Amino acid sequence: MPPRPARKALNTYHHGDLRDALVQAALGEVELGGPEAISISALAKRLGVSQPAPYKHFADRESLLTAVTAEAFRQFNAILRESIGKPSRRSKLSRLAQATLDFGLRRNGVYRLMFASRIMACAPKGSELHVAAMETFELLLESLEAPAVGLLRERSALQIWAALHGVVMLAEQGLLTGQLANVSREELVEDIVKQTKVALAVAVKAADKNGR
Amino acid sequence: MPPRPARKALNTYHHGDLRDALVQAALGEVELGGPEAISISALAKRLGVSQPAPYKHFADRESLLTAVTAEAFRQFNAILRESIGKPSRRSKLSRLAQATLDFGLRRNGVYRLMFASRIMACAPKGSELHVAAMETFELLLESLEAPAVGLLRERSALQIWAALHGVVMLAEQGLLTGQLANVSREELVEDIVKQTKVALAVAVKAADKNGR
DNA sequence: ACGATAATGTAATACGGTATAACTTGAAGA
DNA sequence: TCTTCAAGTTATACCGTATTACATTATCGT
Repeated sequence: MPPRPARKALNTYHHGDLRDALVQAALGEVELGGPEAISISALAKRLGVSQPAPYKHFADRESLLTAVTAEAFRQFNAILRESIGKPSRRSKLSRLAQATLDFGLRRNGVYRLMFASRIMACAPKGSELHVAAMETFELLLESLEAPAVGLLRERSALQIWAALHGVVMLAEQGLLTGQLANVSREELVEDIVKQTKVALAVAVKAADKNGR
Repeated sequence: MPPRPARKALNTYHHGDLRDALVQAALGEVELGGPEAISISALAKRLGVSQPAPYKHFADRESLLTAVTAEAFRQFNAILRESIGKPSRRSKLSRLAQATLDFGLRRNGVYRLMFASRIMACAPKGSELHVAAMETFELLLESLEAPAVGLLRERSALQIWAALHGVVMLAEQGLLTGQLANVSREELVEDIVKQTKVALAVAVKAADKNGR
């Protein structure tokens, strides 16, 4: 295999850019089988390198998963940014919520890696991963076109965020049964959005009154 | 081949009751290290049996995890039942919500097994596991001391349920930063409960008007 | 009571994935 | 050029899963 042109950037020797190729390939695996599906040796075989080669770029499996998760967050952020960017008759918040639901169900393996594995819990505060995750929250705040500021705004964001995750998880696990099975997930999410907006408006009004 | 139905008397063969002992020991492991921490061979060693012994009771690791998850749901249900049973000045819903938060943070490994692994997604509808999980939802419905019935009731339950899960996940993953870090989790959960109650009351009123 | 039988456990082993050590290759710079 | 070091290779140790074949003991039919 002829060595590709070396880039000024790091890590472009024999394979070309094994590090990045590993992350991308791993994302593909996770998409299908969830976080457990990532296997160093399987990835190495798939990329045509020897089994220990990946260890030149990642200390261990955990380390690879962390990088993959960070990349997943960046992709997710791009999707969210686009969803709240394009003009629509719906509110930014509603679009972001629907995009999250869509991502959570369609790319559920990746979603689980991001929000339901212990990877995140281990990420130190300034890390690549933590930064990417915080940016997601920033996007949510941005989409909350509400008069509220500061803590009130953050609390509202948290609530809608939490509720969204919950719907994705419950839907994926088949716990939407009974009469709920007949309601579309989009509708459920729209409920959540509406409820959050109403509650926020009420809270803002109350805060205003108290404020003066 | 199929997991033996319980005998009349206590199972006291060679080990005593290896099947149950495995489930209990596994729960302990999960509590510390999450679902990934379960290792058949480690459990066997810990219980003083040979490594392949567990395979007499569970076809594979997956099968053990499923049984452990079901047991976790039963324990969780018992906790919830107690929390909404005991008299208190707080509402049943509020108590159930706080109990859920407490469980989710204190026994986070078990919590992740129950709500964030792919185990649940694989559980067929009539299975031991699915039944136990549905019972959890029933308890939630019961705690929703609201006038609503049918779909409206279920939708409200879903929303508070989802929001609760979300708070647990976000808290565990260190995403409660900024000003939110200064708000107690109990307070955040109380917000959610309040918001749900208000929204439900509004919806019921609207439904009543439309109904007549 | 007793022997058949199935449930339960053990020993031996194959297999696959993680990780490390020691060696090879080739690009870059003194 | 030749030294160096990042990146990749082969070989190997180790651990966990799972299966097969064999041993043991409780339970049940007669």
